[in-house]
Amino acid sequence: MAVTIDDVAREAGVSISTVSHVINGTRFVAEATKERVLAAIERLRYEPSSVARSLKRDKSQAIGLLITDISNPFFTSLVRGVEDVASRAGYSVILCNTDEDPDKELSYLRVLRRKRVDGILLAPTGTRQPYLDALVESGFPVVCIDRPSPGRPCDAVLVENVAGARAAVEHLIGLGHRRVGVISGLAPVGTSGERLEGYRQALRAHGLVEDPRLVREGNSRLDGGYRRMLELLDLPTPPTAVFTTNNLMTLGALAALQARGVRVPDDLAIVGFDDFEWAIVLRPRLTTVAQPTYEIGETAARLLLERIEKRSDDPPRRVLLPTRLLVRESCGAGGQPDEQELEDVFGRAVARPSDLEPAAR
Amino acid sequence: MAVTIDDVAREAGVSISTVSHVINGTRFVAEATKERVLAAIERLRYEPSSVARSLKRDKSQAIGLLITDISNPFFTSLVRGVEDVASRAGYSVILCNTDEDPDKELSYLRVLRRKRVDGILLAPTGTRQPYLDALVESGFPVVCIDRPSPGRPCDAVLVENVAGARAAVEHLIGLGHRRVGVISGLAPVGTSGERLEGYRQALRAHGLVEDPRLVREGNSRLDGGYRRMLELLDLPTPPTAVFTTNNLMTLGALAALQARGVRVPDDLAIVGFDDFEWAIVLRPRLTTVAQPTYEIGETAARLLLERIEKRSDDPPRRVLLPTRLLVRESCGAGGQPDEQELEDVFGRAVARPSDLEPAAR
DNA sequence: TTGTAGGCGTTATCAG
DNA sequence: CTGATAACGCCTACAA
Repeated sequence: MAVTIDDVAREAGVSISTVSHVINGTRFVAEATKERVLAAIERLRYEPSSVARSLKRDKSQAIGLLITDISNPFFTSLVRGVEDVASRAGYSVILCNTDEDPDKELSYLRVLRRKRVDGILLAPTGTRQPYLDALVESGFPVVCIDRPSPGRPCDAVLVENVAGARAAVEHLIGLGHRRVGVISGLAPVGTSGERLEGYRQALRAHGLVEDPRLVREGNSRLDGGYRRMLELLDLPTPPTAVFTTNNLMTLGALAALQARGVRVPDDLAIVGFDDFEWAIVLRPRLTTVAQPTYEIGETAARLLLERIEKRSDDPPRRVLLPTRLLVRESCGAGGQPDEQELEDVFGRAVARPSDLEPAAR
Repeated sequence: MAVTIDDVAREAGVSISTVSHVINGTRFVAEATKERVLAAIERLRYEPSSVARSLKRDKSQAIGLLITDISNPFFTSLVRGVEDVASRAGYSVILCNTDEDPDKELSYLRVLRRKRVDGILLAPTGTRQPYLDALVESGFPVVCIDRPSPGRPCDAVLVENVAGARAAVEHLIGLGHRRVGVISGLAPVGTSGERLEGYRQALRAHGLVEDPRLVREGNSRLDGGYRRMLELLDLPTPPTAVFTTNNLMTLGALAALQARGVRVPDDLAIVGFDDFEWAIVLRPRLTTVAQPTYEIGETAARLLLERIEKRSDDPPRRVLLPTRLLVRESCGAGGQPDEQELEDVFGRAVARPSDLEPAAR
C-alpha cells in the first residue's frame, strides 16, 4: 500500500511535479511523457493519497452527516438523497447516528472537525450545543435538516410541519370527529412542537377545546406510539380519531389498535405524519402527511456544497418544503382507489396487465 | 479554522512536541505544563487535524462501507450495526451505495483507497472486480457482507441462505402445497442463487418436480415483486403458495395480491425471505425467514477491525449466521398469537396494561 | 516542456 | 522533564 508519487516518478523517469501535473491536468505535459507517466501509474497500481492532498489543499472532499438513526425510514431516504448529490459532486459522506443524544452529537461534531470535513449536515438534537454555535459562528458550512438549529441560526431545510399537521387534523375534523387525540414526539425536538401546534391550530379553527388527556407525548419510536395509543384507548372516553406525529409512532399505534381489536377506521380513525414507501401494503391503507424525504436530503446537500464552494457569507437561508396530505382509508374517507395508487408506484402494469415487462424465464 | 499545534505551543509557551504528547498521552509531562497546554487548547478551540495525523501514521481511522442501497431495510439495519461497533472503536464510516452497479462499485473502491481508509466492508455486486481481487490479494483488509466475494476469497459474513430458503419452502409443502412458486432475485447476486437452490432442495426432498413457469426472476425491488407476482397469478394454473426471496419483492408481491383481490393465505400462501421490524403491523402477519441483520453488520465490522488492528494474514474466515423461520398467518399456519409477539417487541405493556410507563402529561 | 524545493500539520526520533 | 527536527505524500511557486 505504499506506492507514492515518488515511485511513479522514478518508474516513469520524470520528476514528481510532472506526475502531479499529469494526474491533475494542471499544466501542459508532452504527449509522450504523459503516456509514460500513465503507464507507470497503471503498472504500479498507484492511487494518489487524498490524505496528503487534503493536508496540502486544506480540503477533504468529505462531508459529515449527523442524523438521529438511520433505521428510521424518514432518514433512510433522506440519507440516500444526500449521498447521491454528494457523490456526484465528488464528496464522500461520513455517516453518524446521534440517537437524539446531545453527548453523541457533540462527540461526532468533534470527530468531524478533526477530520476536517468540508461541511456538516445535521438533524440537531433539541438541546443547545455551544460547540455547534461556535462552529456556525466561525462561518463553517453547516446545514440543518428536518429541524432548525436550536442555537445560532444557520441554513436549514425544513418542511411545513405546522401546516401539514393542521391539514391532517382539519381533515379529521371535517369528517365529523370531535374528540381527536394526538401522539406527539419528544418535546425537545423542534418538529414535535410544530406538529403539535398544527394540531392545536386545527382545533381552534373549528372551535374545539383541547382536552389535555387526549394529548400524549411519545418517544418518537415504535414502542412510544404503541404505549401512548394504549393509554388513549384506556381513557373513560377515548378519542374517535388520532393523529400521530411520526412514522414509527404511527406503526406502533397501529400495532396497539390491532392488539386491542380496534377496527380502523370504523372504531377509530388515524392519520400519521410522514409517509413511507411500503405503507402501500398496509390495510386499511394509511392516510399520511407525506414529506419529500429524498428531496430534503438533496436540497440540503446542495445548499451545503454551495456554501462550501462559494465560501459565501450570505445570511442563513431557510428552505421550507411542502407536505402533501395523502388521504387513504385509515381516516375513514377513501382517497383514490388502490389501482390508481399502484399504477402511480409501479407504472402501467396494473392498468394493462397485457403489456407487462417480459418474464425473465 | 486554521489553529494548529504551533499556535497552541506558542500560546502555552512550550514546544510542539510537548503539546503533541499532552494530546496523545504519549510521554510524561509535568502537571503544571500539561495544564497550561490544556488551557491553551481550550482557549483556542483547537482540534488536532486527523488529516495530518493520518498522513504521518498511515492510518485514517475510517472504513468504507459499500452496500447496494441504504433504502433497503435489510441494509439499513446492517449499516446501523456497522456504525455502532465502528464508532465505538474510534472509526468513522464512509457510506457508499452501489445500486448493484459494478461501475459504481469500482469507482467507490478507488475513492476509498485514495482516502486511505483502513479497511473496506462490502456487499459485492455479482460481477467479478479485478480491482477488488488485487486489493484482497495485497492483504488489504476487506470483509464481504451478505454475499461472498465473486473473485478472490476474503473474509465474509453470510447467512444460511440455502437452509433458510429450504426451511421456508418445506414449511409450505408441509402445509399441503404442491404448486409452490418462487420469485427470486437478480441472478448475478450470490444470495439469489442460494435461496433458489434452497427452494429446489425442498421440492426435491419432497419428490416434487420443478415447474419452470413457477420460477420467476425479479429485480430484487418492489416493482419486481409486483410484476412477477402478477405473472404468476396470470398463469393458467397459478401456484397455491409463493416464496419471495427478499423483503422488497415480498412487499411488491403483497401489493399485487391486494390489487387483484387475492386473499392471503386462503387463496394463496406466502412466505418471504428477510423479516423487518414493522412487518408486525401487516395483516395477515407475514411469515418470513428472518436474518440477523444488525448482527451481520456488527460481526462484519468486528472482523474487519480485527484484521486492521492485527494485520493478521490468517486465511479468509467465513462466518455463517443462522436464519430463523418466523411462522405467522400469511402462510396459512398461525404461529404464536399476536399478543405474544407484541409483548416480545414492546415488553410487558400488553400483558399488564396496568403498569404502563407513566404518560408524559 | 520539465525540474527543484518549500510547506501543509502531525508524530516520533534524537538530543539535552 | 522538554525541545529541535526530520519525515509522511502531495501541490505549486519559482526556476530552468
